[in-house]
Amino acid sequence: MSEIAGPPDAPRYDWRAIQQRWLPVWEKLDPFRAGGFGEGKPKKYILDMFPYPSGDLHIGHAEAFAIGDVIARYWVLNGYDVLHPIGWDAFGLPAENAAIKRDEHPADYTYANIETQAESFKRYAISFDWSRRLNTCDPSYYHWTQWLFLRLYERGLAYRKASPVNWCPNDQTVLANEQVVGGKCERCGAEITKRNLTQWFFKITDYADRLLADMAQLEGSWPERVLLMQRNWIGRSTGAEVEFVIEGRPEPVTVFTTRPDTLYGATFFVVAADSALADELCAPEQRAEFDAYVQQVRRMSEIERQSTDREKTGVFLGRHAINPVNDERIGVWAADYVLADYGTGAIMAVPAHDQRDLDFALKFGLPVRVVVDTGAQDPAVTGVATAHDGVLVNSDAYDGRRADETIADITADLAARGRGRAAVNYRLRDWLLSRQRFWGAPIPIVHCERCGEVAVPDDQLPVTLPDLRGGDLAPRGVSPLASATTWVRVTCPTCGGPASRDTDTMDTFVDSSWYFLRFCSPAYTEGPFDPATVREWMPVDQYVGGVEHAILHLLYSRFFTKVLHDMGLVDFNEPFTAQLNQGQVINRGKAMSKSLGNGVDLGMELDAHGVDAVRLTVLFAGPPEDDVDWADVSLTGAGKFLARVWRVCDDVGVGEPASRGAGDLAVRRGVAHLIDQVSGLVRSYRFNVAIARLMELTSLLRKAIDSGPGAGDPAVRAGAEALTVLLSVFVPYTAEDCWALLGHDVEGGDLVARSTWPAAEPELLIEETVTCVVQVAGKVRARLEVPPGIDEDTLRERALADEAVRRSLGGREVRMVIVRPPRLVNVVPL
RNA sequence: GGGCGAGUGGCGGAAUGGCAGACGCGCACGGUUCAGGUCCGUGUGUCCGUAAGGACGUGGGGGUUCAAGUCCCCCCUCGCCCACCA
Repeated sequence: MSEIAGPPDAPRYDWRAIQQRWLPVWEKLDPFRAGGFGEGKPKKYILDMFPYPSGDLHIGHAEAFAIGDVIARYWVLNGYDVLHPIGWDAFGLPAENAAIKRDEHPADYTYANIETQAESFKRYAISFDWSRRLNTCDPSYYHWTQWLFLRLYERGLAYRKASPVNWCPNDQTVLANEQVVGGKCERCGAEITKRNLTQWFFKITDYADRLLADMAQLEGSWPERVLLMQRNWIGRSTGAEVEFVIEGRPEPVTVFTTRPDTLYGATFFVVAADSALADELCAPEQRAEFDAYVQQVRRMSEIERQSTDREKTGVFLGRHAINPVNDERIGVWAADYVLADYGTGAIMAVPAHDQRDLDFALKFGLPVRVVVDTGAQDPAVTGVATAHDGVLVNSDAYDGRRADETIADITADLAARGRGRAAVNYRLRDWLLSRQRFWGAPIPIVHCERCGEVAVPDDQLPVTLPDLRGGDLAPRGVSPLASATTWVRVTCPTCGGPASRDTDTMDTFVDSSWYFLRFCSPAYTEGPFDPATVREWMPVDQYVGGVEHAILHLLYSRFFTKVLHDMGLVDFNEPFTAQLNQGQVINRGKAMSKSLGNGVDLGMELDAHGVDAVRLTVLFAGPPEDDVDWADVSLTGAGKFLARVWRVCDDVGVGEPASRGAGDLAVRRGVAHLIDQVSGLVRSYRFNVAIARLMELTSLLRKAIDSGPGAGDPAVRAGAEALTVLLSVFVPYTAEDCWALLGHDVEGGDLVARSTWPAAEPELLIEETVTCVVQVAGKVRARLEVPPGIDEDTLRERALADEAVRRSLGGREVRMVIVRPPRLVNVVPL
């Protein structure tokens, strides 16, 4: 006890010195090479979503990569051959915008940031295999992005079509549906408008069913909400396609409906105002009104268009359709509440049973006919459409039947008459992948006057970017590549005649849809990846990243994987076996942002508190999925704990290697229990609780040293060794230094990072006695120390004999006794 | 408007239906120290009580159960996702 304060020159925990000491040693020993540490080990592929190189790492990276690092290090210590790679998602708009501003090449900005981030990752002690770095903007990478594009093109999965697309007037580019958030550009926040342009698409809709069905194998290992978001995004609905004859048009027009049972209630017909069909169907006398309406719709931004409480607008087209079930003539209207790119762009309107149709009918004085009697009041009067189950009325032969039970029969009747069929529709649209931007992979297609679209032959890949910089890249409505005239002009690979390159580049989500495969063999030159290494490592065992990619990136990667599967290039059909979404790091309840001025600088935190304190803080703050509020955490608290651990190891110091089965029994038992718990907690990613247990282990050892068997006890040494290894997954610097304090030759290669995860001695996990709680009427009134194997009758007797229990019963008769040996007895009085 | 999830001390958070609040932060007190910090120790849900002890307690209300933070129903609040998808 007298040594607690220690002499004034006692060694102190100095994280700065520790970081300086071990970082170079790790760099030299390069301890995380996948495949580099013995043959025949089982394999694990742990992948963090790769970063975008804008500036240095921020505090969000600190949390995400700390989580991935714990998992990777855990498997290394458990004898696995672990692939834990790092690369950069290096194409994209910010680099291009920076290049315009600074009058330089986007590559300058990009590669400088990549180096900065790489250095930060090293300082942050992430256990990457540094030999596998890749950047999606390297020609050696986008060579194969282009190659994959061509394979999709060959299979008819990449195609060009004119369509109304999302246009960002600020970035002067088109965007995928997925990049439009609330009617605004996901990147710059500008309001999106629609433009009719010829664009490249991937036919992801061909895979809608499989993308949906294969989620069954992800159940339980992907976050439920991510699966749900994907399901909703794919948006499968079942119903029927119904053909409506339009007077004066030879071909009927097909509509999709989920409610064929309400066909008798269709009182008008609506086509999307901005569709070619509307233009075609418009009668001459309505032309002027229609054109004015379309103009008005086109001018509207997505924001206005999507506002929910907007009044319905539309225009009568002067034509009529024939309802196939009752040959009724119904008016054909154009309206913007019908979407051109969902279903067939045309609907049958059943105002009595669809709120949108009812709003429209009431606005334009169109008839409302109830065909499902739900007992509710007339929708035409209440203004509330009834869509619930009920009995059909006004429906000829179907009258009196429950509506939902007639769906199949009505569909079958239509099919028998060649007027319809059962059908499935998806909310999912094809993936618009072309961008009118410079800093991306050029689309490897040549446009020839004679031959049309011609794929660039494989042996001419990669199609590298021309050397444009600064002002060359300023947005002007067409791709900057178009201004590189000598680059654009080529000879046609097929006929040798004059041709021009496609000047669009690919969405950066194309780059990131296959990078996890490239990591298996990043230097491979015969294809995008070496199939043999992919067989070894893929699929990814644990993917870690932000929930902001729950739809886009994950859906696209799943799609690419399925296409590659169909091409016979991979033998699995889901790329990520398990997925973990870390929470955000926020400050004072809000996401960090420049405008709020609540940003926290990671570099400054690392300088002030050290790498380990930051890592420990983000991991201890709560469950990995939860947000961490920087205002609620204590970096000094983390630092104090690390110093405490370090002093324990310093006190134990160098000594004989701990031998199993020696030393103080109580310490051995306590250590064994905590090893056992921490192992389970780390495996189930409950890092905050695991760290809490390690704090208990540290206190246990502190007490053992100060007032127990002392620092020299073999059980205390074994405990300190175990503590160090367990902690090393969370705080690698401190653990490495503790390992050295305990006498390991770290410089000589005996790294804690490559030691062995401790095992709890099973015999020590069996308790001598356990505490049994005795309740009277559900309230705890006594505790008994009992043998763990105590039988029910003995336990009941002992409980009923207990003085406190009898006092609490106060002479009342016992109605029943619930006995759950060895932990609980509940005595229930009358 | 639809869907999903969450509400536990002053705070972050623990708790296979079986001792609510582990662990930490903060705070208070004591020791160490010239002092501050560090470090060591003790205490810390609320209320009543000097104490022993007792009562209450996981957003609100009901239910199932010997036993509910945990399961079921209703309500309130907050968060996230989608949003005219026929």
